[in-house]
Amino acid sequence: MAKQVVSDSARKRRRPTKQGGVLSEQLIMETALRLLRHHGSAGLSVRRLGAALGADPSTLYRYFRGIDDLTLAIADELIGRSFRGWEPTGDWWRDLHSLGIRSHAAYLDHPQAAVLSASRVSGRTSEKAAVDTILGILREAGFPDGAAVRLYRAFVDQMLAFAALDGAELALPEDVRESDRQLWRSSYAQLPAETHPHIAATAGLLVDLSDRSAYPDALELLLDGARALLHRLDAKRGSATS
Amino acid sequence: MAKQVVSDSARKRRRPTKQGGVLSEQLIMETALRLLRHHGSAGLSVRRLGAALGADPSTLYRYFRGIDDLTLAIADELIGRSFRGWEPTGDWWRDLHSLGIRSHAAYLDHPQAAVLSASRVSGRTSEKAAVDTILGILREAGFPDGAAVRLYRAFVDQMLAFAALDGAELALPEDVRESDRQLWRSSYAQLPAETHPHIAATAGLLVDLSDRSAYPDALELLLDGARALLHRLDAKRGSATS
DNA sequence: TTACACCGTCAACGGTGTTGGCATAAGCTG
DNA sequence: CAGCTTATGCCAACACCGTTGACGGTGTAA
Repeated sequence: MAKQVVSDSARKRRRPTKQGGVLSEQLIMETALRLLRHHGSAGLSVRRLGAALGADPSTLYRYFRGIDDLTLAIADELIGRSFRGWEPTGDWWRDLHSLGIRSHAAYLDHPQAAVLSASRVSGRTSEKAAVDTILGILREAGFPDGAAVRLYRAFVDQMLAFAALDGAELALPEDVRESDRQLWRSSYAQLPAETHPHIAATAGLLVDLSDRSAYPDALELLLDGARALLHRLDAKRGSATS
Repeated sequence: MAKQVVSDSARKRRRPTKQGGVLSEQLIMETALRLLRHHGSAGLSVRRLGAALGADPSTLYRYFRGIDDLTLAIADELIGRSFRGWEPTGDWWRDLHSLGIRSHAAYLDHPQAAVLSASRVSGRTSEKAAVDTILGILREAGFPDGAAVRLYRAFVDQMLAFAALDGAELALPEDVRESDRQLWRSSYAQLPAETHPHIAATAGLLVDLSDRSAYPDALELLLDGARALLHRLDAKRGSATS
């Protein structure tokens, strides 16, 4: 079997597959993303991936230590894509806001991949770069290191968490999503005011909101909370030095 | 096979299992929860659950339509537990904070169930009660209906999203979690300051934080952001009436 | 006591990730 | 161009997984 995984750059002898294709880390990942998009998150398996590549499933173990390793590679690829072409403005609130929206969107571009990989630490290059960028924005905004680190975690994990949540919903079969929506309408939009006064009072608003992701709202609230914290810290610092 | 699932109350003829036990919806769920907690992470499977009950795996299909149905039932139980014994204080910030922490903890008590059910709308009674309670807290705090509804969604989805994210991490096999932790230490704690200055400057803090969930921080930031919004609304209302 | 249908059991199907052994061709060496 | 090494693709197999269909014993009702 695959005694050890060889890094892609160190790979010299590229032997074509029985069906003629030549494998590479890149090709495998792209095929995996295609499979995820087309077949759903349950549709990615070593065997199916092998079939899509025209290669024996076990061959993939020459490139990835296991399916786990593959999902990490996918996650890193998604992180990299979300940072590609992004330019900082110098305004920490706006920069973090746009980064959050972009990353969330990049993950949701492949909802199933988001579900699989959101909770993993890849430790690969794109992830490291992203961590450093976000930490830098916070520290240069004036947050002390302790606060910056905790804010970084809250910011990133919130983005990942919403990506996984929204991704899971997007990944559901269309008929299930439709029936869920219908359930929401029938079950919540007509509750009597006696038992559920607040739902009854806001039923229309609730239904209007039920399609969109709550991430933009949650992101802005979190950043506003961070701004309030920054003001508190500034005030304390000001009174201490005066 | 199980042509149809019979509801537990309608079940009359209880036949003991080959090993002597008598099954019930309740017993199955409790055993499943025990499996999830004790044998821990990836330890819930139909076969293992059957073995733990001293029954043939296929027997479970007389009680649940599938493993999906079982986990949804577990999730419903969890929602109920998280609200049991909770008492409002009248302080909206503290009430939402404690509700968030409690719900998050209740979900994480059984990570796999959290992962599988967080993105689903159950539409059952305890869920409806929760929605009404939270909406009520926000409206009575002084948020106008439009803001209250959006805040409700941001609050609930944030809790669910983090429950799913943290649950996914907890549900990982122990060796994978350990290797992720090790990855943080080896890969992040010793990056050179030239390429990753901000990571290098905060390496110690980052490592310290890598175990804990970021949810408490994210929750407080979100609630602080909501408070800032409330102040803005109050100021506007004050200037309008004066 | 008889009849019925509930429900536990057995066996099997098709799927999954993963591994060890093997053969062959790619590319280095001369 | 010839020969050697070994990287790498392929095959077969293992141990799981969720799920289903057929069967038959047994508790309950009539």
